[in-house]
Amino acid sequence: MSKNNIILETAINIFTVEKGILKVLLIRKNTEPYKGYWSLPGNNLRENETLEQNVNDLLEKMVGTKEIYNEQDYTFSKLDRNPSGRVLATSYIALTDNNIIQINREENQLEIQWFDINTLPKMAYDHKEILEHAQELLKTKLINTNVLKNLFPSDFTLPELQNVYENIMNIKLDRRNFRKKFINLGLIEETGYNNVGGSGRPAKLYKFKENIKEVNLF
Amino acid sequence: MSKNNIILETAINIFTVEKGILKVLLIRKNTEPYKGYWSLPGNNLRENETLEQNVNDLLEKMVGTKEIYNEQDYTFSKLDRNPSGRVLATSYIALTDNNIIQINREENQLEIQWFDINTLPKMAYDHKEILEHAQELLKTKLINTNVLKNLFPSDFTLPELQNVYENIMNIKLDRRNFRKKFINLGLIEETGYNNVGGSGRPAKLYKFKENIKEVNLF
DNA sequence: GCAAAAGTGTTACTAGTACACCCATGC
DNA sequence: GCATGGGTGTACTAGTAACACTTTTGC
Repeated sequence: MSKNNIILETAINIFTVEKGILKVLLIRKNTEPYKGYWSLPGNNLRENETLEQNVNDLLEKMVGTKEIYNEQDYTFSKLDRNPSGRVLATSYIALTDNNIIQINREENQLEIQWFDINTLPKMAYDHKEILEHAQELLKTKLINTNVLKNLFPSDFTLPELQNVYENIMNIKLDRRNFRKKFINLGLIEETGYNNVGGSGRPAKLYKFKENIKEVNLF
Repeated sequence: MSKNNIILETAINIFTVEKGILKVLLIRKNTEPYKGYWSLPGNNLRENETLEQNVNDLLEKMVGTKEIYNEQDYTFSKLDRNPSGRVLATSYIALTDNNIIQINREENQLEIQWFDINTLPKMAYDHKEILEHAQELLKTKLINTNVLKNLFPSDFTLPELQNVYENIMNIKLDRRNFRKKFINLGLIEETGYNNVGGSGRPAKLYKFKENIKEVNLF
């Protein structure tokens, strides 16, 4: 089995929701190529690790825990996707409740930031394409399963939930029907508290029930 | 960028339907390791080709045309999946109407065969795992889209269609409801001919309509 | 004429959609 | 007291599920 010059790297799309806005975690590159551009977290695959290990280690380094829902998305192999050589990237999506993660900025000495997916900065390599692919997967997951719980903190309002849904799906939903459907699914429960701040009537706060498992909604 | 010993290969799950039975195309290995075992078609990725090119070229070599619906499934990276070294495999599913493909046995000088997915032979490497993963993807695709048309010849019966559905989904459906649903979807039309052979009343033959595009059913 | 498999219609139920008014808060 | 956004119920529609008998062919 001959040596070759093909490198494989990972690229993780870490998503969270903050105040009903879907966000993704990006790192600013401080070396060429694409110096100053923003990139998805990732690492070259080493010979003695699996993709899953690579991703879990990286997630731990980035956000302090391996306990993050993640899933493989796609392997990108365009010849010119990396000007430094032949590098393939296997992308993952990771979903996290923003409240529990602590971005380890000190150790990493990197500029790391959550971006609203509707206002993305200049992105390095083909990372915009990778991110768009990831959003499509997220859409599919949202339609078919209850992965949503991984994205939400323990206090959220139904309008926030609906807002995320509408954003990701790019559709407009009726408030009453959305409530009815979601509450009937039995995945969430009231915390007993209300939202504070903002104008208008305060919304009830909800949380996902404990121990609900990943299921197909259809 | 340093050299490394990681090899990437493809593994294609080519599916078809014959008389209402879902089948997969396998090749018997005539070299060690796993000599005599059956494997999924695949090739090492070369430095100057993309995964898509690799897969399309292989499909052309195997079945004489690149015009086959295919889609990437998953990249497998277990450390010991190949005893010859560190080899990752990116798997694809390909769906084909059995009637139009001509397995190029002469040129390939290989033992190639369609297997009913319910009666698989001993499989090399982790190819059984890869195939099972592919079947899951196929299931999802079948629920959500009309990819089914790529699997079916231009003459099939509704009971055959239902049979494939039931097999892949592992469920039992009511004949009348299945007919109603499928005919109402407007994807298929009668050819005007009847099935021949077999006992009992002959079934009407159907074909998928021309120019129906890949859509989400839900 | 009988065994085998295909074709057909109606009713009940369930899920989804459409839609308008009242309520709690901040200023 | 008014602007803002949140909460609620009902009627209609469409899709799904349950269910049994008749038809066409081969032997």
